[in-house]
Amino acid sequence: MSNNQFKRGELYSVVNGMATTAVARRLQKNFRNAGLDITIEQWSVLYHLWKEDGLSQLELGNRTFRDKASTTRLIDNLEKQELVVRVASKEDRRINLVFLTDIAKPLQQITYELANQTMNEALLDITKEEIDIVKNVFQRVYDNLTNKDLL
Amino acid sequence: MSNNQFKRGELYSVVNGMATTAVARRLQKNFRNAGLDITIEQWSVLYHLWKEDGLSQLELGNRTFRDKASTTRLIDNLEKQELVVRVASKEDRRINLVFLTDIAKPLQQITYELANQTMNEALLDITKEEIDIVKNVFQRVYDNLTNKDLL
DNA sequence: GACATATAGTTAGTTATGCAACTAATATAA
DNA sequence: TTATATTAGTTGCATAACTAACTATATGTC
Repeated sequence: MSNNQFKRGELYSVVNGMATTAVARRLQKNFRNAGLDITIEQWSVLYHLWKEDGLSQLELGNRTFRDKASTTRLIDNLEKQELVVRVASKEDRRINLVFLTDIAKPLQQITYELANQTMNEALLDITKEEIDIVKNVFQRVYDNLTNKDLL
Repeated sequence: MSNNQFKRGELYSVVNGMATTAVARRLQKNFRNAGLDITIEQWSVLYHLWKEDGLSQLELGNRTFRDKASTTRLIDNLEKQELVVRVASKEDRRINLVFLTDIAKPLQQITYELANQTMNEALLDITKEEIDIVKNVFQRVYDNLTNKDLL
């Protein structure tokens, strides 16, 4: 019985991640209130394209922690809303490169503001040190669970 | 610009909650590998019933951070698998009380073990102090976002 | 007692998730 | 160079999420 174990009664609150769920829900609500008709999942894809346009679907899936099937569907929906377009790569025709449209580009500014505002609400009384610890723990937990798959 | 703000480039990793997602996925995988045919969402409901059997759907929704529609469907599926039964309350016939069946009861032991094992994998190198901080931050973030709705 | 309001739960509609099986294109190996 | 394996993406299937509109029961007020 290692000393870094949760008491049973606390297991679920960790697995569920109620805090991150609450943040996501609040951000979604703030998008809606601002008249933005995109889901936070769609936003998570746009977010990475704003940083680097023209990523492949697979790369987008890696960066947003999704499998390729989920990524396909998400991009289907983004394409339906004309926020992105798929362009087959010239070098490797198996690969779809995903590009932002002119409709998507102006959304960056507004959504960043809403995201920052949401984070400020969420992190109202949380210190910089606490945030650093949480981020660090998240990363290590993620590594603990994903590196093992390579062994 | 408050000092407890994430840099833009880090926003998404927080909203996404990649660590908690990874834990959930690993736990789901461990259930499957053990031949258990339940989802972690279903388990989250069973988890609360094992602690206190015969809760109403609404109460189960509160404890698992779900709205009532999601709770309805989840219990539909649990009932389909004969893991729970709905019993109308005698005092108030609007209320469905949810009870574990004899099929669900023996699952408690196995799933708790798998959950503990999963948490041990996830928290391998995380100290008790770090865990306490994360839990505390989660709770405060949750409070920050939900208390406001009451104002 | 009758009418309005609140509450618990269900249903319809849309989006998203994951797994497994599939297609098409590319890379490797005999 | 042909056969085999790998890779990127899609599709089918099942579960789950949220919102909004709905039903049925209970409560509160006049």
